[in-house]
Amino acid sequence: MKCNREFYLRSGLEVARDLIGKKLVHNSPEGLTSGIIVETEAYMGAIDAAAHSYKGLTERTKIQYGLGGYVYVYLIYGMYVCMNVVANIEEIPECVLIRALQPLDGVDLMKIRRKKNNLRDLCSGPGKLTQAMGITKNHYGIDLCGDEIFIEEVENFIPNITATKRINVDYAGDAANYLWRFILTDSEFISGTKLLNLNFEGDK
DNA sequence: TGAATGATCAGCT
DNA sequence: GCTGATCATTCAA
Repeated sequence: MKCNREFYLRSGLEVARDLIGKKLVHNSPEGLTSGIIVETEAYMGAIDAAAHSYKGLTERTKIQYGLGGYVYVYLIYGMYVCMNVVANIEEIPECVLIRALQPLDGVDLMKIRRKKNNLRDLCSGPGKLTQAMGITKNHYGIDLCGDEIFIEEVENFIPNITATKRINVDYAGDAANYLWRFILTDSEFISGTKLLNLNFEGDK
């Protein structure tokens, strides 16, 4: 079941939490890729010093001021693309950053796009997953209720969710301490793969 | 730990 | 319109 418009027309925090355990799908010309969302962060507009929309509407953030259920993508550090899901109703600029996926369909295509072979190196970070999924700035404003990029429920899967502090938002003062990052509890596919690999090797 | 790398935005003229 | 600082990251070393 594809998530409908109503799913997105709620608080960014609710959407961020409920996206964990859902399946993100990109039906691209090169092939279909998908993955289970295992890490998200909520960005809450006017009350959130870490949010791009904190300072108001700009050319870049204007999609956040429309209806929920659209894609907000932006270039970060001049070289990587991050994908967000716009949440809530018009005039409330909240969104959810997708930070990591557990690869599902199209793994071979992901390996080619990423030039990596380890399953954990494909989607374990916001810049990595957009590369693996073939998502670019050109997808800015795409409707998630359409057929190219969408999110759907996974049958019979009730995820265990943990809330933590967001990553790399130290500039945001108090907002840096809010528990607005959500992960699939104990998932091996969240960002910060290096640490996980060390633990994995150590366990052997 | 630091380099890569370019759009975005505030603060000017 | 121009300029400089900034940045929701990744990778190699």
